[in-house]
Amino acid sequence: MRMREAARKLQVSARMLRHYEAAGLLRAARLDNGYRSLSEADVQRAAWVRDLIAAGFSTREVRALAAALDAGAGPPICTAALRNKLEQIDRLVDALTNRRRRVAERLVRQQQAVAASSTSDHGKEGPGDGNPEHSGAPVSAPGRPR
DNA sequence: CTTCTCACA
DNA sequence: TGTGAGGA
Repeated sequence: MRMREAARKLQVSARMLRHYEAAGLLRAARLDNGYRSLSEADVQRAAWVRDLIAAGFSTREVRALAAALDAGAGPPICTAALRNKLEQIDRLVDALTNRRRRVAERLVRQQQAVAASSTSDHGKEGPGDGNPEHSGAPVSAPGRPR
């Protein structure tokens, strides 16, 4: 099959399949006209790649894992890689949790400082303030430049 | 329809 | 990591 059908089967853009191949994660035969021809095995391989990347593996990691697998390594290699990634994610979650806590603490102190200055002689509290305190509320970041 | 490259978020 | 433009 050609790119369009394979992409449809995989629920991925044909663009991504070319991307994967350019990254050395996939290998597809070519027709006489230069078009790619993907076998069912190619599609399954692509699905495997897609899932690993969705799970947070980098192209390097997938490439290395695929190479090891092609070199005759068994499923234990995949198991080890998965366990490894799991621990990596755990460490990441830890780091982010710490970040979140630090930001939350900073916010509390800042608001305490604001409250203290407003109760002293400078009572210039403009109408435009309003500072609702949410502890665990997800705070969006609207300040992205365009 | 497919291919590729360049640029960008 | 993933996409859009633009040309062949």
